[in-house]
Amino acid sequence: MPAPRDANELALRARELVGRTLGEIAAALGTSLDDDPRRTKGKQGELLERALGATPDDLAWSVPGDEGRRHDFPSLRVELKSIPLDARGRPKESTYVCRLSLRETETLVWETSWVREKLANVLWVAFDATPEDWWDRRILHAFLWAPTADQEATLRADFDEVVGLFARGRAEAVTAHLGTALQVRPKARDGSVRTTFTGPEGETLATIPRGFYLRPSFTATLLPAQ
Amino acid sequence: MPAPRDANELALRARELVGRTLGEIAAALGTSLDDDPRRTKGKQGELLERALGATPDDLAWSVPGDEGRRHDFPSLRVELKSIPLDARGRPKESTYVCRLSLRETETLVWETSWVREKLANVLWVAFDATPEDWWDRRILHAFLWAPTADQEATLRADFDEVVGLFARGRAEAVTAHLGTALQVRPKARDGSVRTTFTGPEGETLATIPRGFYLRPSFTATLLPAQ
DNA sequence: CAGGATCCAATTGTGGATCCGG
DNA sequence: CCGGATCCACAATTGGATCCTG
Repeated sequence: MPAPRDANELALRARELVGRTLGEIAAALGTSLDDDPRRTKGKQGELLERALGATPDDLAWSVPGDEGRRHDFPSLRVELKSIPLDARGRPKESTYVCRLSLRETETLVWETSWVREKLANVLWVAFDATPEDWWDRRILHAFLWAPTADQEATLRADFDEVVGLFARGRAEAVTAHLGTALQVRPKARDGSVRTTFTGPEGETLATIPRGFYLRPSFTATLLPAQ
Repeated sequence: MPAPRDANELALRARELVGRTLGEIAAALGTSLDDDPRRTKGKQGELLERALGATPDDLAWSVPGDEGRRHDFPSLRVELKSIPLDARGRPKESTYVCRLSLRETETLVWETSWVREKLANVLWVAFDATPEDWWDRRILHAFLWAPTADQEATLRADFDEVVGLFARGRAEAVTAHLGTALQVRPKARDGSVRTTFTGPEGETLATIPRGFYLRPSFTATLLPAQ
């Protein structure tokens, strides 16, 4: 599947997936996924990326020096996010945005942050996660989104609170309790991994790797009513 | 303790309780309560009624024909409600308002309903319910409240939804799930008690006795910020 | 490791049941 | 029974842990 040429073509292509199951979409691509739910974390999102012609991960992170900072649709600066819905049509899970990097100063300022850039234009593809088997899960919504002024103000306030704590060396005070829309959670294979960063006094500090996530209560407000 | 002469005197007297424990207030009245929390349901509220000179229940319900419809402070048309707060200062429990009577038509219309009259003027007395022992619980807030236009519109919408279901004979559809601020819950010693009322076709129907309650999320918005 | 996310034990919320005294 | 409410088992939420691939 070639990359879409513009946002209109992308949105059109995404809307064609609405009503289809992940099984049908996989079959059309001549592929499949593992049957065990615990072994398919992230696979459903990757399947949708392929179905829409997004840039594969391996191209992204193999470029040295940019920390893999690339959109799913680089020329459109659009990010693709899949979102599982429960029986009431509400998000079941938080949505991963990106890693919280503590090494580069520019990423700690909202205007130049990677999280702001990632959320500036998002193609949301929401599916019914009620069926146990991944191949029976059906796409319910697909739409482009850019934050309203109010939404961006909320995201920024959450971002600033977290970054402010790190800047003051209070990494241990940053928990997933913070943030009304955007929160920070651990992001690593297990709880023992550590990354280092430079503290306010120039000292080297270690903390567990973390990522930014959108709360389900926030993404719920983005979906079409009912 | 004589009844207060006007709302100012009542509010003044209530504010004097702020900072005192229920034990201190009981001692000043020369009384006490049982030590077992399960045997003091409602007793803390009754203690505050006595401390503020409210009309005792027994005067209220012994008057025939009015179903005990009387305020705690009849001449002021003010209701006293005590409200237990958790460690974060938020209400731990819903607040009982009054019984849902299905026998008299005028009580099924918001304007003439007893629930509206009860909530028209409320003296809220909030206490810290963190201590296990009732005598260590301290009064944190005491203030008079009348619903704003917005608040009354919300209460009325919740009321109308419930009453509408009863009017259409759908008593079984009325559960505590309904209502954003005002909800209906069972109100009887046990689940086997039944009351009767006349259905839309003139037939006699039986249902369990119920009462109106305010959700904690609503009463939380009435408290002083933080 | 970074990016695609979901899993799940523990906490929080709450709907229905219950307690006391007069 | 009624008005004063709280109890508590179970449902819903969620913060931290974890899974897979290149």
